[in-house]
Amino acid sequence: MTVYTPAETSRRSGFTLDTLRYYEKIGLLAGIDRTSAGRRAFTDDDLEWLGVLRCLRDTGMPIAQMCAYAEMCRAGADTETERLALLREHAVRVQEQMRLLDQQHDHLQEKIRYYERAVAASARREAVGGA
Amino acid sequence: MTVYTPAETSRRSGFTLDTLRYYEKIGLLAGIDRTSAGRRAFTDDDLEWLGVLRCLRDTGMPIAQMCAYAEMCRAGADTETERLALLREHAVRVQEQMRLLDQQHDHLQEKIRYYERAVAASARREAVGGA
DNA sequence: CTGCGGCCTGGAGTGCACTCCAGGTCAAGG
DNA sequence: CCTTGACCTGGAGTGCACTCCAGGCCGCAG
Repeated sequence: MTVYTPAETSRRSGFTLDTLRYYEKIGLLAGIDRTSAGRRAFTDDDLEWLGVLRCLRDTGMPIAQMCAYAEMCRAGADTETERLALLREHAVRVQEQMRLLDQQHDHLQEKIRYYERAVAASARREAVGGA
Repeated sequence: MTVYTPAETSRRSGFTLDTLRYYEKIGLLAGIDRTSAGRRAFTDDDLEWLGVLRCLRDTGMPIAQMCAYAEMCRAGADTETERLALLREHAVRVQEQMRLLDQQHDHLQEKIRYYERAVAASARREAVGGA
């Protein structure tokens, strides 16, 4: 039953405090407890959920879709099939993303090797012919 | 000396015509020829450069940095060392990006397996106990 | 000659995901 | 008692990368 301050939650989740507030406002983060002074008190469950949000966000899921997923989670166990479908579709997009990134990374490395050769060649010219 | 219409260039590069115009406006695309009627006439060299831009953009380089790179390319051969440095730094960021994506993709797959088990379990309950 | 489709320009508008701000509350330290 | 710092709220503002629009030009099919 540990609780975390907003600052600690920000540190642990990697979201800024402003982002946490924003996520709560749009319904990505529901039912966050308050202390008597009205401050947010995050639980381990909240932290875990933030981990899920981070995963989805880092893999490029749009906020609107994360909201849809969050709503399904709140709706109960009979949305599990739907949730599974959503995550599977997302996973496909992520794989496509990885493929593209890998491919373009190769292009980049090729370009880098080209410049390495070019720079080395001009250094040789400098050494032999003088500037 | 083949030339390409704007539409053909859009098709080949994967950038919309609007994006091509935008890139020219901000200096990412310089020295694009015009026909007598004032229309853009892209060359093979332009197409190749667009391939470079696509690589950089797909790997998440901000437009501002692409502009800096473009300017160096225009400035001549003595910026090659600088260009190499820029691309190397970018490649490091891309690798970090790939690592993170891979890791979060694993999390996602785990989540999917969790739901697969949950859905299968509830299907079994349905079959045995009735609805 | 007319209409149409593809293209032109400058500039305004859009969508996303935050990020910042003003004005205020509260608990603890000096 | 007073200040300080972390936090609160509602709402405005920001940055990025496009995307769209109005008004107009050109060359060709009908």
